[in-house]
Amino acid sequence: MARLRENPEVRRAQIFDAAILMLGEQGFNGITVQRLAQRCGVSNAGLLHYFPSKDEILLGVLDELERREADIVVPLIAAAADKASEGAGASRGLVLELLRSMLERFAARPDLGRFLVVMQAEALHREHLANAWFRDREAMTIDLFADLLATLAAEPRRTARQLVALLYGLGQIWLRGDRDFDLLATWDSAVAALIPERR
Amino acid sequence: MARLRENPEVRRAQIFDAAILMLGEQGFNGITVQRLAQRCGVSNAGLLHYFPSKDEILLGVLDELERREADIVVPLIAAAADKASEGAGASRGLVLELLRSMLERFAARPDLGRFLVVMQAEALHREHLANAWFRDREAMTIDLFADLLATLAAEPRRTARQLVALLYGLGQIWLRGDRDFDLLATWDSAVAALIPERR
DNA sequence: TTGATTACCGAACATTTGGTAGATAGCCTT
DNA sequence: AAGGCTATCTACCAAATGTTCGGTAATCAA
Repeated sequence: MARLRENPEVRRAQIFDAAILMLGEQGFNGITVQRLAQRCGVSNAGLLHYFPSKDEILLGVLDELERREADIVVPLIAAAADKASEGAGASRGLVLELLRSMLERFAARPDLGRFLVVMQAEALHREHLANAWFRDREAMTIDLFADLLATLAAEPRRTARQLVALLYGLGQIWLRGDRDFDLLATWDSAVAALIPERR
Repeated sequence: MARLRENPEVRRAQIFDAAILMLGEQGFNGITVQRLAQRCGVSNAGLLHYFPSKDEILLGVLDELERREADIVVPLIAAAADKASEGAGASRGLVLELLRSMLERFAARPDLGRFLVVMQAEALHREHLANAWFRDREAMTIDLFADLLATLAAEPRRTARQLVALLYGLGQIWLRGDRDFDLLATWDSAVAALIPERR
């Protein structure tokens, strides 16, 4: 075989992308180390050079994802908090804006969204490899939303759960239906309905 | 091995139940014909006597599910339609009631709910065995909801999608979190917020 | 230039997988 | 009681799977 030696970081990123794509299409047990390797133009053993086992591929992807997400979401929230401190607490408009930007991130990367949707469902089982990861992630998201809604909703945790549920569900419907409706508009209108206007 | 000859319909039902349970836990590619057979107290070949292949197991389960669902949902809607005809069109209260009863069905069978959530996500890919089934089911659900909302919402299809999304998402969060919140109450409050009151 | 490091390969392995073939035994009809 | 039907078994198979091993060549530091 033609032996092409790639920059390790480039190859790692390539594997990361391919794994997200294929895992989103076929699920964890649906993919094969071999097929993933093929898509990366690398042999079976070549792939295992980067991740010691198939399990570690998934865990590695989640790990990397977490890192990248932190880099994006944290500043987003910080910016919102900044604006908020100008006024008094998080205003309704500000929260709506923040929520919208989260969905925009989803809409911008359908492959990533599909990966999350599929793996999240597969990881429902307590003994799934990634159960803890998605559990923690979900708990943090609900906590975050509840905090944002502290002064805006009578029952912040309940409303937070409703918003997260809507996020999951709309994303999935949007993906299944070939994105044949306006995701952002549907989201905005639901969010506006779920977060009562101050009066 | 002890050869226990079971009534075919009983065995079929047993396989159906076991398949729903295991598919919900481990996904389609996560289960094995052998393990499913074991749980049914039958040999590998014994199971294949009922379904000619692994694929047919899933398709058979979906088929059976559809049949049972029709037997439940259709009368439910018919009853609502009956009540509606007494007044003028579907009233808001009636629709809320109908939606609630759908979620009650979900809550009553967590194993079935998990099966649907997991398979639905795995079937997102166009080439998945069950893609068409879930596509059709989703389209029908959205159509049904939109019809119910025809006179209640300014944009019935949009609101319908929001409700379906909420149904998916809340179900999943509820299952992942060990059902540690009041699903029905959370659903009711969201539905009430999403379907505007007539004025 | 040299030597060490490491990205990557081919081949092999044990195990698991979905599926088949033929035998056998429990049930129903007659 | 006899005979057919079929639910179920044991045994088997070819293919696929995750992982390991020893090697090879590209890159980099000295």
